[in-house]
Amino acid sequence: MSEGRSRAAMKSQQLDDRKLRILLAVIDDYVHTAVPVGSRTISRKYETAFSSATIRNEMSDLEELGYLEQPHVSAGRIPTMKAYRLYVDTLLRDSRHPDEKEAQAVREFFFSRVRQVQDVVESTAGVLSDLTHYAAVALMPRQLDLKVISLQLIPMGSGTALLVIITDGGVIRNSVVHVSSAMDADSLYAISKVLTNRLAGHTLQEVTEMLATYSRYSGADTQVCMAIADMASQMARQTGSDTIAVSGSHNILYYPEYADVEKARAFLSVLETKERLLSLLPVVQEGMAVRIGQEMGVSEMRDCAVVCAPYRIGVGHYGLVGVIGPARMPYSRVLGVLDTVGDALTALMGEAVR
Amino acid sequence: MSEGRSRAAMKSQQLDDRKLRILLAVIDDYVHTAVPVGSRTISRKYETAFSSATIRNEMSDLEELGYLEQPHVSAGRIPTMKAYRLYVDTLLRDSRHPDEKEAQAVREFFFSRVRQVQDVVESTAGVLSDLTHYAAVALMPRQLDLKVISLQLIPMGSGTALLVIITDGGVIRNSVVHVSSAMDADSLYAISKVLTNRLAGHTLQEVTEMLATYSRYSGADTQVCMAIADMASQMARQTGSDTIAVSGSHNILYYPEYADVEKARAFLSVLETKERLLSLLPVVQEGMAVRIGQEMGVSEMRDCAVVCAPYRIGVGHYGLVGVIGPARMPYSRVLGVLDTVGDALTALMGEAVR
DNA sequence: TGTTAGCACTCTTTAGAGGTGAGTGCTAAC
DNA sequence: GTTAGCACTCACCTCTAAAGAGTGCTAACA
Repeated sequence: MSEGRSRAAMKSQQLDDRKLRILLAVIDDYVHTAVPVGSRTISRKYETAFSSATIRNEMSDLEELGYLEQPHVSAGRIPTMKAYRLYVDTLLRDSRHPDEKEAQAVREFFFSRVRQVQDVVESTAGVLSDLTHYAAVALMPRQLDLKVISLQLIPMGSGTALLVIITDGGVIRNSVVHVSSAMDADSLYAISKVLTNRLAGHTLQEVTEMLATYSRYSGADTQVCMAIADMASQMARQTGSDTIAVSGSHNILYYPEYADVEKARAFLSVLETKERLLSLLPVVQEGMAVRIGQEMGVSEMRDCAVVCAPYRIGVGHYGLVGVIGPARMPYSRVLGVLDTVGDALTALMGEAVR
Repeated sequence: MSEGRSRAAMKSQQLDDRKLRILLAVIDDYVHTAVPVGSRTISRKYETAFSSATIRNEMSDLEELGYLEQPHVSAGRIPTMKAYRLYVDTLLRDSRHPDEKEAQAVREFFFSRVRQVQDVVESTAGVLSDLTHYAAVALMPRQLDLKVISLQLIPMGSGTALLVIITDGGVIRNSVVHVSSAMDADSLYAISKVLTNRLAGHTLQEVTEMLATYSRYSGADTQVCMAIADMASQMARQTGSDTIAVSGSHNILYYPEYADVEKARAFLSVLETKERLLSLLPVVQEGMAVRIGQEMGVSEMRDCAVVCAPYRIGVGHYGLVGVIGPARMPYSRVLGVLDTVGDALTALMGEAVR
């Protein structure tokens, strides 16, 4: 032990090449097996040049340096959060190499599923969880000052029309409203035109207020105005809070660290509560972000990690997609997938908005 | 034992009043506790008039009649699927009594969440799982011959427009299309009008074909026509398969019968696969339907039950909402909730469609 | 004839007691 | 600096024993 300590002290804090290789081997093995890795395994499977005893010494040093830990005295070692952090940091420093073949697959998978402007967020989460086999989240952040671009009433049948409100930032909503049955398509269009002229460029909040004050509006009856005001305020409320979609959260049950139902439940309950889920996600506008273990600040997520990539919605608006799973995660692959999906989303949203 | 058998034979197959009361007590207790019910429990908590020994005799008879079973010789009894079936059948025979106060709460909860025409199905599933704490499904069945009611292009910005297609049956979709940047709102409306006139009343399938043949259409450029054809065919494909939403599937983890991760996973994997999930659901157009255990014909669901209520979409179209959980389920409450939600949905869809 | 008290019996559940094996730390030799 | 060898630790498995819940059966009672 005293030898180990002196060696560690002597050998400096940053790892020499062999230590690093061994550490990476331990991480790699543990990521695949979820079983504490013994010195013999490393010497056999990875670092054939040295005996298990040598590896043992190195692993002992790595433990002292805080990169490995033992569940109990006579078990193999498992990587600490610090080790994952080191690993991820090297990955992040390298330029992305999303394995073009896989990236292509991602894009195909992605575009085959994400079609409706409406539910991009949900589809994306679905795609991501399918691809990674982890829980996936997609976040469309709060957009406070959405401006109305256009507003349209489309006849649906006797006395009803579909109201469509289009805003910048790609947010579109529709809702059924009752109108006087005398209205035909042309008069609805005329009203839509007047309304659009009058309301375009104003925020949803303003629209709500404007319609509430003018009870009657150049030909449109009060009922319609009220319905529109109602919908605008509802949209303002909805877009005023973050839209977040989670998918594949029960993938967690496939990982041995969650063989305990109690743990799985704790994990899932965090994902279920919007506020707690949001608190896990970092803010990113460029590159990728990874939060590991305690970095998330939620005790239930102590041994989890979240990997996130941003996507751009409008000019200054950024959304976020992410994957949540056990800290033992094939980061390289996950980072690649997220990078590709983020890019694809930016492209898609740019097209929808611009 | 010979005594029990002779008594059972003598006392006829249908249960006398006391047997029934005891059986219901066992079901009630088991539904709440998930622990095999002993004779003593019944005599203490429910049927104070008789001693445990008497109850024991009756329970022995009930076992012989197939309504109760013992996990092992010296355990209490648990209800069989036959018992649940009996219980549910009596409930179904009674006129619904959805406890007006709770029904009111359901309606409020329901209408506060279900707003968008688009995602009724998903919202409903969400509401249901929140209310019942079981997994919930909402099904919008395949609608083969959806006819286009209206079709509208709404300007969004330079070179893009939002295409909205409205069909009967309440199905509405929108999608962003590229248009010549020369088009202003009026010309888009003109095109929309021509297209609507020409296409309204035709099925999505027909629309796809029509647009594919006419490469050019009274002023609308080919690009737009192609985009519309593409979207129509996509809608036809989408509505041609059942839309199904699942929510709250991991509620299952809260029930002790799924303390085993393996079982929970099997359950969840059934809900994940659309085909297997659909196979669980009965066809109902009136009243309510309950499938218990083997009745579902899926081995993983051996000890589950599904409770379903229909809702009416259009003239002859029916959707379905349901709750899936362990066979040990407070059927009375669940039936009440589903009944209310089904009615609310019928009302909502009726409004959207008509 | 139905009901009840009593008792032997069964079977699960829990805790504890070896035994096994994987993996370590340390020492001494190379 | 590296390696072989060895004692040691501790999770995990299996086996056993004891406890406890609940039954079936018998015999007595109303």
